[in-house]
Amino acid sequence: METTGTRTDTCAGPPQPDRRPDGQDSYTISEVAAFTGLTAHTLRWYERIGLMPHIDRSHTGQRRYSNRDLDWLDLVGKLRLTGMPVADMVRYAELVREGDHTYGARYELLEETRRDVLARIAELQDTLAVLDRKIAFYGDAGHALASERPR
Amino acid sequence: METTGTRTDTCAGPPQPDRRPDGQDSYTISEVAAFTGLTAHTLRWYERIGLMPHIDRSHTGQRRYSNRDLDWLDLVGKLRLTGMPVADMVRYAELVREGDHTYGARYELLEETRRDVLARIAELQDTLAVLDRKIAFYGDAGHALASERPR
DNA sequence: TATGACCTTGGAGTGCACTCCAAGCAAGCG
DNA sequence: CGCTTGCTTGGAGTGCACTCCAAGGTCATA
Repeated sequence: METTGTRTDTCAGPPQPDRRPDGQDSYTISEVAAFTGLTAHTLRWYERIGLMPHIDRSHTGQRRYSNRDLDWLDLVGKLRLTGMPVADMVRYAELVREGDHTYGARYELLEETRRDVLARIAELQDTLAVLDRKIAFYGDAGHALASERPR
Repeated sequence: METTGTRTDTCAGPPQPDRRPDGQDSYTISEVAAFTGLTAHTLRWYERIGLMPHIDRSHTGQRRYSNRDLDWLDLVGKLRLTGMPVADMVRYAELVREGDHTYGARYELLEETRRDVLARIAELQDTLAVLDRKIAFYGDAGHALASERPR
């Protein structure tokens, strides 16, 4: 239903070192779901919203994911847990699809994301400090005199 | 409209060192919104769902937040950006309201949260490594040979 | 005292990221 | 052949965390 688009080969950015299970380069949607922890629903949804490249199909129209698709999903998974909105990831995917002239924009986006991640790590370390202080209080002195806000 | 509930005094857990702006211990909802970055809508919503203690009211029924309420909101803010669901924070608030016999449960909850935070920091550092590799690629070699997945 | 900014309420609406559904096709097996 | 399992689609539904609205009361200031 869709002729396979332009295939700029070699693997994504830094050549992902770990090739996925078994030999072939062709996985069903449920295999991919098992590998990634996403549901098949979510994988199809990612495709609909433009977060995925055009996925190969079998002669009967079923999706056949490649190792490179899995690499992409790896990246998406990583970006997802930085809190990056799906819309931004779609934007990045679009830049990749648009070709080499978007290198600058992609670099920018990655740099910005990097800054976000650093900031989030700092926030979490801050929170960790607060938790540690609270936990220390509950551990000893707290039992006698600590009090919190509710009621 | 609400007689002020039991007031276990002294400040929350570890005595928060920084007293908030100006002298008094009484802030309007919009002042609190300004301090915390939350909207007044959100502050009222937090109250409705049981995430806040019973807030003092002026003689005409307007909310008057205390420094201790601000301390609580500080904690809530920190927990919020660990990704803790609001429902869990409500649970914690309930434990505090229920009194001293919930110390164990509170301690548990904080410990678990601490573990989550550590895990999330680790994930983010992992993601950071991926981003750094990708950025390095875009910085130099990438310009010639990198390729991603979409299309 | 009147104007405008601020506060109150219950309930409805929004945006995000899924998550599921119904109807239907295709492949493998006893 | 019939059955089960797995895949397909568009579209509708869900849960979370807000976010806003309408209608009305309050407060400071010119």
